[in-house]
Amino acid sequence: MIELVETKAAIERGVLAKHMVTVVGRCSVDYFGRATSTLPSGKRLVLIKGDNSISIHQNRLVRPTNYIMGARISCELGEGTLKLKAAKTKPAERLTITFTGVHDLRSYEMELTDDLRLSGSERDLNEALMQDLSMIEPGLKPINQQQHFRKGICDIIAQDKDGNMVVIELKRRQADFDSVTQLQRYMREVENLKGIKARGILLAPGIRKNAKELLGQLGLEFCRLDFELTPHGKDGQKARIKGLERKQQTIMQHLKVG
Amino acid sequence: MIELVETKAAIERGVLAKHMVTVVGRCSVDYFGRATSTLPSGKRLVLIKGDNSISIHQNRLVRPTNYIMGARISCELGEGTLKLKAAKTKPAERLTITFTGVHDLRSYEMELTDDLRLSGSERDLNEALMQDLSMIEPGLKPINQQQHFRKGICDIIAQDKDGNMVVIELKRRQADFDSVTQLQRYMREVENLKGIKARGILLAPGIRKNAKELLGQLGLEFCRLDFELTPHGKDGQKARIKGLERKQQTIMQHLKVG
DNA sequence: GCTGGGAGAGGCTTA
DNA sequence: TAAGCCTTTCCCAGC
Repeated sequence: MIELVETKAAIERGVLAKHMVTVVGRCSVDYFGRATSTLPSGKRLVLIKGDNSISIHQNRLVRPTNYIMGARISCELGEGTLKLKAAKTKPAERLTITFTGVHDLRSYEMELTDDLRLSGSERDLNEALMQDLSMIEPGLKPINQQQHFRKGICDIIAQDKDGNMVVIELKRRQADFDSVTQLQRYMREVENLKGIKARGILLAPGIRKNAKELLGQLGLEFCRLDFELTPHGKDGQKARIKGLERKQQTIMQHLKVG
Repeated sequence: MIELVETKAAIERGVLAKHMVTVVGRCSVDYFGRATSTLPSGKRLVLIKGDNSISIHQNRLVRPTNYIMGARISCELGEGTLKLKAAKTKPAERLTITFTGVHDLRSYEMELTDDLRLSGSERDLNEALMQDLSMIEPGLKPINQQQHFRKGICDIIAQDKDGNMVVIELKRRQADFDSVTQLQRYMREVENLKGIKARGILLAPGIRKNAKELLGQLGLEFCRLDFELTPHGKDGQKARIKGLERKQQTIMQHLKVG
């Protein structure tokens, strides 16, 4: 057990130095802002970061039970309690953590830099696909990528061998209702813009049954994208398509990051 | 600095006991699963929880840079390194944290209970609304809520004073494209099911410009919802509707297309 | 620098 | 188990 007075001083020092501070103790939590929540007394880990973000973790799940960002942090001693307060405006938010006992407190000096994450995301897949759209369908030629429309951002626009406009929506995960309606929105935009009919292809590793039904009703097409993620390699290339079969629709994606 | 051998033992003990374990040290991270990502060496906090979830935190932002859930955890000593591995299937995911130095390690006994009380959720709003639908419009009577359709779950179905079916989609935050298309899907379901025309109302604190445009094109209505989040304990009520304002009174009955 | 728009992913709930 | 959907987000582009 650590004295609350001492805890207060340590938190203040840590916050000032932009350290990462961990406090483990018995506390209750009140949050008011975009939602309202009350957390009864319990033992939890409070994580204070160098950018003044605070998160309260219980002993399960990845996401914190409560959190706040970009707030002004202050400490306040009461009758056998220590209140850790964070408040911000726009939008107005208030987080109050009331400690009745602190089991442990640690302060770690740590860089504030944003960790560089080298990842294979939808963007990489998108780029890899743009290298050779003919893998989706022979004769398919790219026209534009990530074109901004008023009703969303379209992944890929292409033209098929017969000169038809083709709108392609790419999903890394199983496609759902939202994916289908997104594609439909882009299609409408393209059709209205150009005054012509367009084809729409949803490209994803899978699609939910009911979503597929909706897709069919809307006259859109689905193309299964069976890709494989591989560990990073060493040449400067980010993503490379190894192959795709129209029947089995298999794309092997190799991610290589320098 | 803590010896890696000692770290390994402590992590294994902590995981077994379902403690919350924190490890602060220099590490690199490789993740393979929903995406593929590599995090270069850096000082970070690794949080291991009693449900076997692992998250890696940098000194900024609430969200962890990497995480995994429901995985099998193991430790492995190498040449001057300690590898903390987590792997799971369905879907296949692998997370490997390679420590080259450990500054601190803590293990805290902590309950696994989940005790957050959140109020002001959409569910609360829904309940508050169902108490008196006439707030939306005089003479509106509830028929059903959370009705399951083939293409989604409809928040509220009601009947207006003229006997028209009214489909209501409720959002606790600014409505967007998805909100509009959701409402549209439910409308179609209702209309196909009953073979009649229905009205559709989107109920939200606000609506995005483009989403509103789409709403208008589809002949749907928007109703601004002004609500207040109430603190806990007050007669069990979690949300209170302050007011409802019809932005545009659009009666679409005469727009029926045969 | 702030703000609005859009897409994303964890986690809950019900069938 | 799967499907549907909600959310205290986060990024990015435009002002």
